Amino acid sequence: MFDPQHAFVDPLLAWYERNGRHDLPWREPERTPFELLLAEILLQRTTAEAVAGAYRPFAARYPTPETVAVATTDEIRTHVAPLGLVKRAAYLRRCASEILARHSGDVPREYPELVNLHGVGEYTARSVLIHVTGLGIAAVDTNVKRLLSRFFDVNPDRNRIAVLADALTPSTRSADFQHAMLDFAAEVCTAGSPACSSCPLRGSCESSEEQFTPR
DNA sequence: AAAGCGGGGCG
DNA sequence: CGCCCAGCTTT
Repeated sequence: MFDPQHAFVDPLLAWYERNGRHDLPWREPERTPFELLLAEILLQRTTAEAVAGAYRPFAARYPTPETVAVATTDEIRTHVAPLGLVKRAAYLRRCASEILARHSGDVPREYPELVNLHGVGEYTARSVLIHVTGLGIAAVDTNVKRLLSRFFDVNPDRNRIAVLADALTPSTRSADFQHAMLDFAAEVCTAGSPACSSCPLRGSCESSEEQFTPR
């Protein structure tokens, strides 16, 4: 009977402190909730590397809901186009308008109101809560789903993974833990050919072929 | 429940 | 060339 805290959470956080992507611009602590929400929408089905290259000018051009709402969709589209999923330009504009109309220009701090914003689904709403309010929950994206389903050898059912991820999350370090899962899955437990042979969680991973290797 | 969106990176 | 990426809206 193994302890997931000792086998997974602690070593993952240790890996993250040394190897995490601590330079991603939207992780800067002075980022506003709206700047964070912008990043989350740009990151949907888009590599962090790609967003990292476009984020600073984007956030500087659209620092508030007002600046997005008064911009034309075409102008926003020129910024989103290099990232793909260009419909997000319209999502962003409508989302900003909704924040102005419903929430006086402030990003809401409650899940039901967040998830009702255009372009904001369960993942994005949870991520905003984690970063803005420090709520001790997890947000399940493609990385978290892959990492947890492999390590714990469970069916990658979204709801199952969500329950597991929430249970694993350290209540006072949810943002660090979220970043740790994302970075680890993107750099070690990758989709195509994971680096199992050099994985620091190898010994406890239920998907590892070497877990029973003697000596 | 399934389709559609999308450019860019990588093997 | 095919697969994948901090998902979500629409049908």
